[in-house]
Amino acid sequence: MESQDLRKAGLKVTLPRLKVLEILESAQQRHMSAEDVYKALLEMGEEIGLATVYRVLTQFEGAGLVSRLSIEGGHAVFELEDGTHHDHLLCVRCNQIEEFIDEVIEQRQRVIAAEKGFQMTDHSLYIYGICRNCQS
Amino acid sequence: MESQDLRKAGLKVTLPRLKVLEILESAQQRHMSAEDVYKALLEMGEEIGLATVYRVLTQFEGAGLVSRLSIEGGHAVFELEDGTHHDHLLCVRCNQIEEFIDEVIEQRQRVIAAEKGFQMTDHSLYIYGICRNCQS
DNA sequence: GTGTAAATGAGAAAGGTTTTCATTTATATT
DNA sequence: AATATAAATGAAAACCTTTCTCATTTACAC
Ligand SMILES: [Mn+2]
Ligand SMILES: [Mn+2]
Ligand SMILES: [Zn+2]
Ligand SMILES: [Zn+2]
Repeated sequence: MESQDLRKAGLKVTLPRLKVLEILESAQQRHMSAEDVYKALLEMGEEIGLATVYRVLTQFEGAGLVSRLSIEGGHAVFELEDGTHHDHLLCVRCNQIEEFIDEVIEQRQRVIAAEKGFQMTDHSLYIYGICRNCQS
Repeated sequence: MESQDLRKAGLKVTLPRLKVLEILESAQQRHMSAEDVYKALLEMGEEIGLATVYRVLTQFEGAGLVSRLSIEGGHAVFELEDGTHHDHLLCVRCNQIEEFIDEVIEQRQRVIAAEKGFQMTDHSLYIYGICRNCQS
């Protein structure tokens, strides 16, 4: 029951919030922009404002329900938070996104932050390239 | 002689271009936004349009004279290109930027891209944190 | 010096995201 | 079940960084 997820996050259970959650859970693509979510809802026949989609996604991010990717140049992309940190590979041709986890890199980042006297709060790593499909 | 740098890059030697180069070379902060450069020029008494600053920085990037950082949420930041690739640590309190090079991370990225069948074109890595000065 | 293509500045436009504000809705209280 | 109230919503305007347009100026080859 998704309503519980919302209540647990301290958010009122409203139709727009349930619908956005539903889209994120059922969409074929795991990584979606606000516009993607908005269009998916319209196609579903839902009446919702784009501003509400942005608001809800931002609230979900604050509540730890989704995480936001800040991709170079483009718009933000959101994905359901699954508790496991991972980084991303992005195809510059077809915009497909793949995920990866690399403990060696994670560890090196901690070491570097420590060496520089930084208390690390976050990091972002994107590898850009041409995916297998898009290589001529 | 900076004029040579411009000619070598196939760019006409114009006053705005020389001035932007001058700012980048003499500024106390190595990493500057277009707005930073623009304000520095105004304070210097130079007449220049913000659009020109953006244009010139983008041309410099194309010519390999500067590189552009795409920082989360904010504006782009530029720095003089020195030929050596490096990544960045950013203080979320004072916005100070530090640089680092880590061959282990570079190598792991290549391996990951290869494993996923990606022909890597670029990557961006930012470590966010609180710098030594900003830790209470 | 002249001619010509390129560069510039001002302001408009773009594009993604946030804000405003009047209206609607969820939830706690009768 | 009806009511009260604070929160959420939608539409449109505003925002903010960056790019574009176009008339004017400039650099550079001749
Ligand atoms: Mn992901
Ligand atoms: Mn740097
Ligand atoms: Zn692709
Ligand atoms: Zn700091």
